[in-house]
Amino acid sequence: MRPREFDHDDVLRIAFDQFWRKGVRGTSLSDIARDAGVQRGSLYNAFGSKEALFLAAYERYASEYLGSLQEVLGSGSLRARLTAYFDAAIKNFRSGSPPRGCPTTRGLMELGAAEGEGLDENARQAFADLVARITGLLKNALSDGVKRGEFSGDPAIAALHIVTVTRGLAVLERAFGDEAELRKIAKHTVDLVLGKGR
Amino acid sequence: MRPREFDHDDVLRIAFDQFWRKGVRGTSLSDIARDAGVQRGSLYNAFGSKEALFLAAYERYASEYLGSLQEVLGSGSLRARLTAYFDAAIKNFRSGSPPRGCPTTRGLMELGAAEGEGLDENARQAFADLVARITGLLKNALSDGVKRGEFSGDPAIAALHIVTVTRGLAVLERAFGDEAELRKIAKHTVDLVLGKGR
DNA sequence: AAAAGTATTTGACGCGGTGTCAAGAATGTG
DNA sequence: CACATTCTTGACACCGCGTCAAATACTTTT
Repeated sequence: MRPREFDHDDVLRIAFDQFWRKGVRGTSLSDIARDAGVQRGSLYNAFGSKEALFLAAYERYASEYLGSLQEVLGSGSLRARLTAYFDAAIKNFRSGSPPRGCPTTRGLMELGAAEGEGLDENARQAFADLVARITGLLKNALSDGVKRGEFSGDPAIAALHIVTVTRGLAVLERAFGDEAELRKIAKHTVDLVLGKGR
Repeated sequence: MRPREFDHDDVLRIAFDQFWRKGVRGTSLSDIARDAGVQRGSLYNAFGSKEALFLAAYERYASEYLGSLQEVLGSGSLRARLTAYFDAAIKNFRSGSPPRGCPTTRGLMELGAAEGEGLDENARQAFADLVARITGLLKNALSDGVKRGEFSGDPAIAALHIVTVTRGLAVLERAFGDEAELRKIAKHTVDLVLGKGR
């Protein structure tokens, strides 16, 4: 059989960068094809559809991002872990120029915009899955904190609260683009969760 | 001059409903024209562009929504106000069937997807403006709370925190669609802000 | 080594969405 | 009654998505 003339992973990286910068709907396969030096039809042949290509590219990103969060949430005092977590998240939102925002949050809010297929549902699950995994990591860190006496409270609801604030930060980033304010809110949240002043 | 054959406000309402349900990009002017019993060209004549139509429709929604929040945040104990605020927000996200999510949050995350014009910037400002006004209402309520001894802390940062959580709830709504969980997070946030347990 | 088989590439097509334009239609005004 | 003004209507160019058949390049079989 005829060999492929492009690298599968290169295309995924290039595609995700475009999706990240311009949104899924805002990115055309022509854009990706041009950037990757590939014919548009070849992308359909290799991936099947725009959504399938996005999903493959997103999975790549998700596992990488989750890995980096796992690292920062895995060692140090609870306060240090949570601070590093928010730092990593904000850094992620503010990466690129102009900043690209949070791919997961942006993807989630783009759902239901596509009315046709059930592909939407696959994407929703992929996004929800990453959010759930991040919540799990936070819960683990908080549970460790309970054991060490750094935190008293329900790790499950606290993790949910933190992940909610994180999504909110991703939204505020789009609205105001003020990184200092994002950090202020993040610090306040850590203080609140850890019970500063008690 | 020839009189217009449709009602300006009717079209705005119909258009916003579509934008809300399917997103700005996911809604075509043909859809709106069909629904409103108007020719597509007439919409361009009356509003100029899809973005301008959206902005006009959004302003309508924004002032209405802001008014309802102003009401619930204006009377009662601080706890009652914040609880009612979250109730109103969640009810808003979950309105329609299927639920349509938060228009502001969805709109914000759709930005930058349109790469062409500076219209994006107008929309961003409209969204950011509503978020800022809501933050102002929250700050007022919290300041009242300080006066009455119901709250001790910085109203500004607390308001920012609450508005961030609210945006986060809008995102989680898309991810999980679990209203009970949203309410749980909202209640936890109120408890945290008001210093339950202290 | 030649032929058959297989997967990829390429270019053309249909469909639908955006935005523009000129021509037609309906009113107010002199 | 004619005129100007505004709205409406339908046609057009352009672009994005997804599909298809034909051409191409490599592997396997004989």
